[in-house]
Amino acid sequence: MPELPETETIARDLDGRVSGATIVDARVRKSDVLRGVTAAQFVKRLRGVDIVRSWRRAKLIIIDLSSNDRIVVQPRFTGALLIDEGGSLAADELRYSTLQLNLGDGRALHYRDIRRLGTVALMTAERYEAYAARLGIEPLDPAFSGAHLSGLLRGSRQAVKKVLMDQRLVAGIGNIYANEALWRARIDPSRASRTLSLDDAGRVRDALVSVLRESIAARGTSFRDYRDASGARGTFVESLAVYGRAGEPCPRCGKRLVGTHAIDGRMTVLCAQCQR
DNA sequence: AGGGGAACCCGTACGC
DNA sequence: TGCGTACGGGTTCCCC
Repeated sequence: MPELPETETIARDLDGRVSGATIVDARVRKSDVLRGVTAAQFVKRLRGVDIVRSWRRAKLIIIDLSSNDRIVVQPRFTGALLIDEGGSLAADELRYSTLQLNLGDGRALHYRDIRRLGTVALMTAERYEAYAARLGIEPLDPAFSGAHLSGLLRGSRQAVKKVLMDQRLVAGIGNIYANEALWRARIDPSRASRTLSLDDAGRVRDALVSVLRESIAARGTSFRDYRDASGARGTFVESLAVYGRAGEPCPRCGKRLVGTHAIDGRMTVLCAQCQR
């Protein structure tokens, strides 16, 4: 479940390891992950093109190419970008490879996706800009202040957790970090967004920024299938306070954490005693 | 318009 | 043990 910290980790890894490499050939094994291009077009537009840089926006990994195209990867649940240095990856990591880019130096970049709900699009720079214009503010942008978040929250009657996960408003927050940040900020996830005070919004903003930064430092949360570009796990799962811990004691007050699907159909975990 | 629900996909968990 | 089925999960699209 790559959210912001996990996609940031993948993008940084790729940027350090494949920038400057040439794609000599591409192979499509499962074309249903592709968006906006056919398998034949994908191969044709990538062959002979250089990788310029890799970076993150929202939960997307963007690979800039010398051709003015961008590969836009949305890993969803089980997607991963893996670099194979020629036998450096275990066979079961490559078992679910859907796309393979062969690089001029003999390495290969794979898009692995077990359940194939993730997507890979090939967009011109112009089409990417139009797509990205619909995404909300980056939570690690200096402009994402408590006052800014407060303005966003005041515009909705929905549960605050749902608003935090709305990619049109704030980009990159998914179920794990929404749960964690609201616990840190002591806010009940079911509270109507517009009822949060400026002080509440400031605490949520600070909690989001701190939990995202800490998770990036730990190379993300590997709850089930997330892997970095080398096939390794992130370690932030050990630092999660509430996600995946329903029934365990609240790390702050000791009361049993509650798990519910009532808010947005997603698993929400909270402490009913210290989140209000 | 904004919100609700289905579709996408398949490994895993669970029931018989 | 083996088979069948329900489930999950972010985003997009359709419909009301």
